[in-house]
Amino acid sequence: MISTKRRGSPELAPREPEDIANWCGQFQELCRERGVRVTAQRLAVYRALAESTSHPTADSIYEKLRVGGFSLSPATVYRILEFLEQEGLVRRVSTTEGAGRFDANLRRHSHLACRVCGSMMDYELELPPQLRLPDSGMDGFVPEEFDIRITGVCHQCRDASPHARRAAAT
Amino acid sequence: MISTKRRGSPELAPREPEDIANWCGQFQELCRERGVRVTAQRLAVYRALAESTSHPTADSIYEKLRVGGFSLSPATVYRILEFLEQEGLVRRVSTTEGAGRFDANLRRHSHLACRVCGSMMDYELELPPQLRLPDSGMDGFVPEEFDIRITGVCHQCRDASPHARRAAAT
DNA sequence: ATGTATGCAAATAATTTGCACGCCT
DNA sequence: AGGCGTGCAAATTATTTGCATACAT
Repeated sequence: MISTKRRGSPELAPREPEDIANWCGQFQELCRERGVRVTAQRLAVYRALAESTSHPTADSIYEKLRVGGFSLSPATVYRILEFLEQEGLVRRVSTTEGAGRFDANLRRHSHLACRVCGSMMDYELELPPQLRLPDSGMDGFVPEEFDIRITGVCHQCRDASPHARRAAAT
Repeated sequence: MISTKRRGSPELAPREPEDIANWCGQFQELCRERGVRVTAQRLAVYRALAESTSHPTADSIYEKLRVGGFSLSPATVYRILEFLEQEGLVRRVSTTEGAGRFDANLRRHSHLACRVCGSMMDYELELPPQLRLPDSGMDGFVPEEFDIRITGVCHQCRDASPHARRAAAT
């Protein structure tokens, strides 16, 4: 659904302006290389996503653009996000919620997901270089990517009501 | 939606009968302790989930029970899964797809998700004990759990069409 | 000019909810 | 009797699709 309730993403964290500019440039270049059209909508959706570090849903991107005075259709947002994903310019992040969330940050990183407010932030976890996936138990599965999702309680929610039990995540 | 198409979970991998029995026993015990009712539906849904290692959706649990001759309502399956999750007897696993998927395995483990057929299997990845989450960059976030999701191509799909590029997952 | 992208509205999928009824304690 | 759990159907939410039109190359 588009544009009713709001969940997660309490403050829409911004991205470094430098990165945004670079990424948008790369986006346009890559589209030209591949012979796909750079439309105003595509650029707007890509930029809206690149500007945020809060892993927005299709809906919140739509709202953000709409509030910003850019007129486009909800369906277009979905189509463009799917397009961007297929082009490898954007990634769909894993969630336990209903709505799909996206990320323009292609660098490998982990995610901190607040179970109270639903917000999600990037986290740079450097894994020990010697860490490898043992083949045993993989049963012929060919790994390509991985994504570490850390669940807990964010700063704001912890202050609001300190129900956080520190635990598990070794 | 309930009971139309089918995605993922090509073969419904079984769980060790021993575990299933233990878990169902613990489930009933825990319900009694907490004074919540052990209904036929709750036990059936819990057992159906515990029997599977394929991280089924609400829909596929509903279908499985229905085909097995157990009559219950789709809404009940959703309600029971939510109940089980709140009781900490079941976990919702993170996905990039539309439908929510569940897991009765509470032991810490990772997941291998096939991007072709959508199937998902458990994977025991033992992390080096010295691995810790650095506080820097956490910004006050209190971690509780984590979940590693490894995307790639499963055995069956790789055999069917070998488009698998071995990569990334260090 | 040509085909691809967009907009709109309807279709579909996934899940939740209101309300009445039934069953356990 | 009292209350919680369930079933059914309708409501909501999330996403996709068909078709006519608009626009980038």
